[in-house]
Amino acid sequence: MNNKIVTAKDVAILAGVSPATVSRVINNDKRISNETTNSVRYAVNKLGYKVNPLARGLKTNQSMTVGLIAPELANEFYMNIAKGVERYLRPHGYTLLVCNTAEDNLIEQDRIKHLRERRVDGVIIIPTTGNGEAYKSLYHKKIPVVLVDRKVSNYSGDIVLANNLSGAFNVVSKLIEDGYQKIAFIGGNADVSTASERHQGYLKALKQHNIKRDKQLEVFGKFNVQGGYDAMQKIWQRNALQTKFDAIFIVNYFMHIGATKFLNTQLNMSKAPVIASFDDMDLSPLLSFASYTVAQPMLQMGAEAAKLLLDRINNRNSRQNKTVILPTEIVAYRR
Amino acid sequence: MNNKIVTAKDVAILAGVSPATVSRVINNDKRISNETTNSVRYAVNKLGYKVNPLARGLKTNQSMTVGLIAPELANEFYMNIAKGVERYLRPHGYTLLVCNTAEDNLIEQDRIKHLRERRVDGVIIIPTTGNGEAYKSLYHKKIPVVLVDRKVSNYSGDIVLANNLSGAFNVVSKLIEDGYQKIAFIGGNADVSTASERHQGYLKALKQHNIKRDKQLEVFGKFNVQGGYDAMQKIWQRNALQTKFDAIFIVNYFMHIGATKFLNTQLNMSKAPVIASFDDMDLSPLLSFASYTVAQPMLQMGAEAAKLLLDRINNRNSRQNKTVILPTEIVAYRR
DNA sequence: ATGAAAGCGCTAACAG
DNA sequence: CTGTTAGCGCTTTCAT
Repeated sequence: MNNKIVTAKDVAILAGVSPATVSRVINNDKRISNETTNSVRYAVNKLGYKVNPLARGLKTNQSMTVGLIAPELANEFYMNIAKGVERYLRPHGYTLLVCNTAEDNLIEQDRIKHLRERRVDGVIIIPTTGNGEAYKSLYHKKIPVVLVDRKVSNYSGDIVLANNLSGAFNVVSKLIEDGYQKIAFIGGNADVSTASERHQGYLKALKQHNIKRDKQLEVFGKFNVQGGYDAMQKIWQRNALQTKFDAIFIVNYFMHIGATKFLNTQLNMSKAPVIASFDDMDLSPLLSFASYTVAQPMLQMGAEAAKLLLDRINNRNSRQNKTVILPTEIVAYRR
Repeated sequence: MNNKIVTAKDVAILAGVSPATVSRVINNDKRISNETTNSVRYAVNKLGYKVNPLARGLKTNQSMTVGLIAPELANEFYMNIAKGVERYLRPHGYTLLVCNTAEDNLIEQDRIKHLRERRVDGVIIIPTTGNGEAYKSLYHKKIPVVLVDRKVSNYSGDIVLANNLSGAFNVVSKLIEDGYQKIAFIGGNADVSTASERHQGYLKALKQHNIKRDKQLEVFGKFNVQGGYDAMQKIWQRNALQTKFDAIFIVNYFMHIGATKFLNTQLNMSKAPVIASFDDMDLSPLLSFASYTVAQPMLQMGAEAAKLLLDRINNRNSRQNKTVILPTEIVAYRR
């Protein structure tokens, strides 16, 4: 078998046409006769010709790549979003470049720069922190951007979110309807939009059901496993013997895991509290005290973001910025 | 601010040199005078010039991209490997293109083709299934390949593995030393090298400790959560009242989860069995019956694969194929 | 409907 | 040490 790289020129020679015509056939130019189209197609197959995307990109100023910036690769939640992105992009011919920010602002900055220099056609960002300034360099280069999952300040472009407020409201309401009156709250940094919206949902549910807010029952921590562990411990110590609460709403999966880890260390629990949390993962049913979870449409969030991005890339949408808010769903676990 | 794309030519004009010299400075050509180097550097900064990787790639036949093919994006284990890959590659200037095969052979084939056409400089594959034939098209195009995690038949190139045999042997031995004599086994398809090696480790440990193998206690299922659930159920039914085993070794994390899910449905357990399994994840400590896990060095596996790949890309190593086998570690959980 | 020619931005001989 | 030239493989006017 021949190992040399086949170019449009080679195809042209075999088909007895010019390279320009080969290009036209490849790109489905309408005004090429059936006859030549066929002979070019034949030559393309015979030679196994593939367009060189670097040459094409150089000429057309399109790399047919899209960058995805995620706070963490080894994270089920983000990677489900990534999966949704990939699944939508692929059939459109785009390839995904993934970057890990390790939840670090500076690294996020660096990765944006990197993708810009790589000439990606667009970027999907799962923001690491709270400031949209960082994304302006992309706008400036006319590289479309879509955010997913979190809002950030100083950003007004396209964005895809889950309905955090109503998700939290609904699940806390469920707890209340089930008879729980003393519901603790484990939340995250208020700078993170998802954390603060879920907190608001919690408060709204209490209010609507005429339950007085008790700040002793609210703790805020880091958005990860350790944060959940620490927060749970804090509540536990504050409300000795856990007589002051009978249920807990936790703002995300990882904190839920951490909280469960802590509770598992308390062998002398008189009566175990019930837990509701955001995110419904494969493992949620194994979390000992889980009663309800709020399922976010992770794949759909990714796909929707990819769709908005391609619309921008192809100027297919209005100048107007779009915000897509996707509904959540409550999943019940028997206790 | 100027929005036009800055080229080497622009820099050359500002610095009063030729584009070739600009290129030389960018690429650290040794024989350029300090004087011109400085003025070029100055112009580069002033103009904010960045090399266009498409043009460079077209010229040099290097895209500075590496493809990663994984059976599943939303999978903690694979994504930890991916993270290791990314972490190693990035400082070397390479960008990672990720592809999801959805555990499907045909999709894997397609992705390989896609990456080949994208002119990636190399490919790291976490194999979906068992046949290395699929990777030969890459060899044929002189695109280096490194496998991670699993062996496949008909493949003899570079590969990075965990020591599955010794990991399984060690952890099963631990169980035996702890006094367990009737150890069940939940495994996977023997086509998958990791599954079969871990099975062998299990058998070897039994043998070494003079425990007779009982095939009634061995079940093989799919390598995922559902597979673990089904397998556990099957063992449970076969060995009614679970008098016939007091411990279980499970070949991976996901099956461990599934098995735990099943056991959680059995409220009438007289005495809970103890479980040891491969993979130590964030959630492992929450799996109710976990006693030991075998931790694989996931990040290191990824990094090592990336290293082998770059060595190949730069012809830095011998013609000889390399197999790297990384040790595992046993993690104990108190019951 | 098709070909000729130019050029995207870069690097690599080849000169000097 | 540096400039000139050519060309990577493709698309795209401009002709015809």
